[in-house]
Amino acid sequence: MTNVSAGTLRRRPAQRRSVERVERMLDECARLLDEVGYDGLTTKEVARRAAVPIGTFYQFFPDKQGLVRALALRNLDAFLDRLAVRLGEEEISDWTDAVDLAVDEFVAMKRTTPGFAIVDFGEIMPFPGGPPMKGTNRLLNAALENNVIVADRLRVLVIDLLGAPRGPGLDRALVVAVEAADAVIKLAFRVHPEGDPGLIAECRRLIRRYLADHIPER
Amino acid sequence: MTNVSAGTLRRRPAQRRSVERVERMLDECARLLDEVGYDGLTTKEVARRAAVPIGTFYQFFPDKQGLVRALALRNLDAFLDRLAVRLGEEEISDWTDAVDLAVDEFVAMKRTTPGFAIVDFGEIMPFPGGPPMKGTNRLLNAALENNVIVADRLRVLVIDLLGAPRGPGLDRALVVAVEAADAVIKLAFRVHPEGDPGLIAECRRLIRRYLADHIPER
DNA sequence: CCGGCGATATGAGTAACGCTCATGTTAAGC
DNA sequence: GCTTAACATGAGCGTTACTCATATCGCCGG
Repeated sequence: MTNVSAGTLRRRPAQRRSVERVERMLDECARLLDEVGYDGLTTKEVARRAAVPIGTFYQFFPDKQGLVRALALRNLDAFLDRLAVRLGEEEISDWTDAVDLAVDEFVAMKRTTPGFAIVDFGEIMPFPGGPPMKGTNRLLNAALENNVIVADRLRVLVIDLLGAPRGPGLDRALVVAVEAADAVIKLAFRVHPEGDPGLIAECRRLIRRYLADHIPER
Repeated sequence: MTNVSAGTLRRRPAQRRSVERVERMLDECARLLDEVGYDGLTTKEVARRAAVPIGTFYQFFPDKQGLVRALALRNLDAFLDRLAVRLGEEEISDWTDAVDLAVDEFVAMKRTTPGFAIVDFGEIMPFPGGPPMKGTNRLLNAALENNVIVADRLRVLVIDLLGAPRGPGLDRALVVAVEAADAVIKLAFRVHPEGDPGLIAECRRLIRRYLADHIPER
């Protein structure tokens, strides 16, 4: 699907060794993020842990932001893939079940996937060619594109699956819901290392109440 | 009220000139943030624009994060003060009016106050002595403390004012509401430089629907 | 098997950053 | 006027993100 190299890599690795190296660098980036955070992460240390010279690092990644952005994209793909699988597996009788499932999977990945707690889609970085950012912080400019992608695929996965009526109103509502849910889950993980259960429950309620206006009863 | 120097300054300026200098540095920090964002901001440039030698900068601010944190605190105080004034001035018949007023004032400050679009309370920085941050990004650790402060004062300003029943459930709901509203308003400003009106309206609805569960009808 | 060309490899080097520190100057209290 | 603490200053240090000149590798047509 959406590949890591979609706009985030300087050069797409073609040969076998370089593909493995790029993958290793992303893995080490994720682990290092969990240890030291974004500010503490250095490209040199990522390269060192991945056993790749710094020059090679910059052959493929444009800069430090690009590295983290690529990781965020990989995490996004992983989340959506796993969500699609679970939506297919489990019995979904109502759209509220789908909301709960999405929140649950998101929380599960925050707990288990390295780096996901730091760079879920896309707290951290903007995509190149994004909206004009005259006078805005690059750090804050990220979530839009990623969350639109999430909302878009969520619409396909959840709403279309359940036969809800579409329309621009619903599209916008989904973007808002993703944005708000993302923020509250982040809060839950700041309060408690495993995610405060009360806040996670509150997140589900927030989203259900809000979306109830946009999705008719069945 | 809560002063800028509450934990963010290395030394509180006592004499007149140093007080002015600290204020000037915060002003220039805000303007520079609007121009180049957090990553692009350098302590040297802030000092240069404020006509303060770099050594003096570090007499008062512990580091770059501390500078931005101090600005965020100043912005927080400004917001709450202005909100308190408006709550006293205008006719409030319902708690939903208070929610609308808070959102409106927040948006207004994002439009007019330098730096507020970048560091409203407290997207950017954690406070010292915050929660343990083993393995979490410092950049993401911020909102908690600030939003708790906001929720706390909002409770005093809005809820107590209207005689709503208190309790831990309501307290938590307010924190969640502030967190979610913050995220959606940020989204509105990423989409549109003046804040997308549709998304701002959607933010009001999100908060009202959610809080309706926690605040009884009158 | 070879010749050649693009893809990949490499790490010393550069500019710029955050921040310190030793030393000098000013204001306040007695 | 003396003492003490607050304030002022900018050269310099360690570290970072990132570049670039040069060397090597892998692949494919002939």
